[in-house]
Amino acid sequence: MERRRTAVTLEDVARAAGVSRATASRALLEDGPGSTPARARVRAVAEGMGFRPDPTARALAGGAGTRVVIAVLGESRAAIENCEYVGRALSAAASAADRHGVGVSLRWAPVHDRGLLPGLAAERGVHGVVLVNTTWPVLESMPADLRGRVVSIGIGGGDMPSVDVDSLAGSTAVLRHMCASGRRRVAMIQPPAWLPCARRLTLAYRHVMAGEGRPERLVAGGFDLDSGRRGAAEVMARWPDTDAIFAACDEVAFGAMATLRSLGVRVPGDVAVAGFDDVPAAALGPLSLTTASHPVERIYAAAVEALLGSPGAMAPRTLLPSELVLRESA
Amino acid sequence: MERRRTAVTLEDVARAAGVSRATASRALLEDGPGSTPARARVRAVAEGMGFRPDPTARALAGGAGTRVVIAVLGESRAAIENCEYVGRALSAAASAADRHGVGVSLRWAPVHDRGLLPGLAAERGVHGVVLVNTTWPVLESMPADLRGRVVSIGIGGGDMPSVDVDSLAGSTAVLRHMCASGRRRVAMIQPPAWLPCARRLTLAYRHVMAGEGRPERLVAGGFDLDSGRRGAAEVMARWPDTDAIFAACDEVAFGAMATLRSLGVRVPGDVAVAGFDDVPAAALGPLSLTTASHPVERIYAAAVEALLGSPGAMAPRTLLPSELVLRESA
DNA sequence: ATGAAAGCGCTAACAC
DNA sequence: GTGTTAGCGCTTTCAT
Repeated sequence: MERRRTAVTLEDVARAAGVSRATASRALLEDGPGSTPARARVRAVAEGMGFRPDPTARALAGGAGTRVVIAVLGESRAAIENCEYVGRALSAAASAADRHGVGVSLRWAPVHDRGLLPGLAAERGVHGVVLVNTTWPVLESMPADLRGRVVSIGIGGGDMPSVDVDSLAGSTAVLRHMCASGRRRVAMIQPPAWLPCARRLTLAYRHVMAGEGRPERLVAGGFDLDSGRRGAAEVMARWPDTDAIFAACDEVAFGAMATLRSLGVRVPGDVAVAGFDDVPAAALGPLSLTTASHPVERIYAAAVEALLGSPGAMAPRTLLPSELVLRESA
Repeated sequence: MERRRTAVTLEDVARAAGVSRATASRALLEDGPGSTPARARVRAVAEGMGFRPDPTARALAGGAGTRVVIAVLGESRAAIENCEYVGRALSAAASAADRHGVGVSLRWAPVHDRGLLPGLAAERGVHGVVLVNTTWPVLESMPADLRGRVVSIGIGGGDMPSVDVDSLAGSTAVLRHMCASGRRRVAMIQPPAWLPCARRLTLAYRHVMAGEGRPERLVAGGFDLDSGRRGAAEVMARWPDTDAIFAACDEVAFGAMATLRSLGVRVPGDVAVAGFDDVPAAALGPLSLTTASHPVERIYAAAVEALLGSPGAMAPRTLLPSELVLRESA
């Protein structure tokens, strides 16, 4: 392996500032109490020389690894393959990580896999982990030596920082819009039952329906096209006069629309359909999808920042907006 | 920073095999000539103990960094934001990299940016780079110390390994299908002119049209929705009797369909539309898109493997299939 | 072909 | 608070 072009090293900075490497290191890490003249000098010199700490060396010395793994829980590997949401999330995370000179890797884990976090903790090279679709059993299995190096997207709790969207508000807005536009018999294809942070969608549905004095029309679902197809079929079989369907994610909404079309039901004429997440495809097709939009870029940038940013800057919980996007389908 | 749970180290393997660390290292790297009994023993022991070399340490010692950066050339940052293709590519790369204990990061660079590769070479922590949408000027600016650590998706050449899809065959298949199904006045919205590997699509178009004895109807385009919208508008304005449009990528096809619809033109009744790439959305919407499908997962797995796999295993060029997928739009 | 030893660039005990 | 001294786990000269 060839030697690389040499860049500015901590040694250089230390020498130029007239201090030892250790002092320079501490100055840059903002370790210990206040700043002495020496530390200020170090920081100035580092800035001036364009010093960029080597993440590799830092990781080796610190024993914490360089990469951030995005661990997605799901019922099968399909959770990370061909999934639009994951693609967006990963692009955002990989962009944010690049600014820190760090890479991300992607891994699927079975729902409730209690071995996930302990395994990741034992793995060398892992700096931190972003947990997607977190469940309580997984959260509870967190080993002590991973503390402070995990952020959860969705539920959080204890000392586990989390970032999530205000899905209660988002789904409420979608449902209220449907009711406001004259829909009276609204059904919902629910998110997978194992996903705790998604339960808020069902809560929103129940709340809005109760407020309108309407009965509940709930069917089970997952996160894939097929549960949308089956869900819509079940809805129309059980309640043929349904005039709106709220799907817990866009992909499910697409599946539902496919079934409706094959049933000869017009969207949005006969039945309005809305999704949740606002994946790129929602805006694209010949019949664009009404949905709730989420700042996926901000979510994952925040998660990565929490892991890689200055230590201690990790907010316990970040809540981002979930906003209604009106398009053609509802 | 807390010390991590200790895993099997090279030291352990060496001791167990009764050799020095240096010998163990060489055995595992398949360094030097043939295998001696000692080396075979080392490999067996390593296997048995479940030894996984620490990428961080390896990188520090080798001076080559741990992460793989996926550099996407484009006219603006939009090239990596909200782009379905990039999302898929990144998921695939990040999955493949995870198997090597390595992370990937994502970066946009301006088209033809001659500073990209030299900059990446100087950056510590960069193990290798996957170049997406490569152009000749960028390829030519490759610094010597990056040799063997870059793989290009699309064009390659010289000693730069590349992986690409047989886009000539794929686009030819799409066009032949249109002709075979009775379309006679086929127009094409071209890929961006700056992207060399995409020129094959126009070549295919010219070739097929010439074979059919049909005139060319070419308009310029990019990779976004809007060039699809404008492209279709231009096509219908210049040649109102057009009965098919081939778009150089799915997103452009969606844009084209939007325009056609607003013009009161039926798809596929009046005008057939086909795309290229087969992004998730192509299968999703209420009017699914005929397109050419590409094994994005295999492409990026191959690229990452070329960078991270055993050295010397880097094939000069890997060509993967581009296959017609018949759906509703054409 | 093998072992001893010297780093890679940084952080973290430990004295001062 | 600062410098000194050890490493982190591996690769790589350099002798042998």
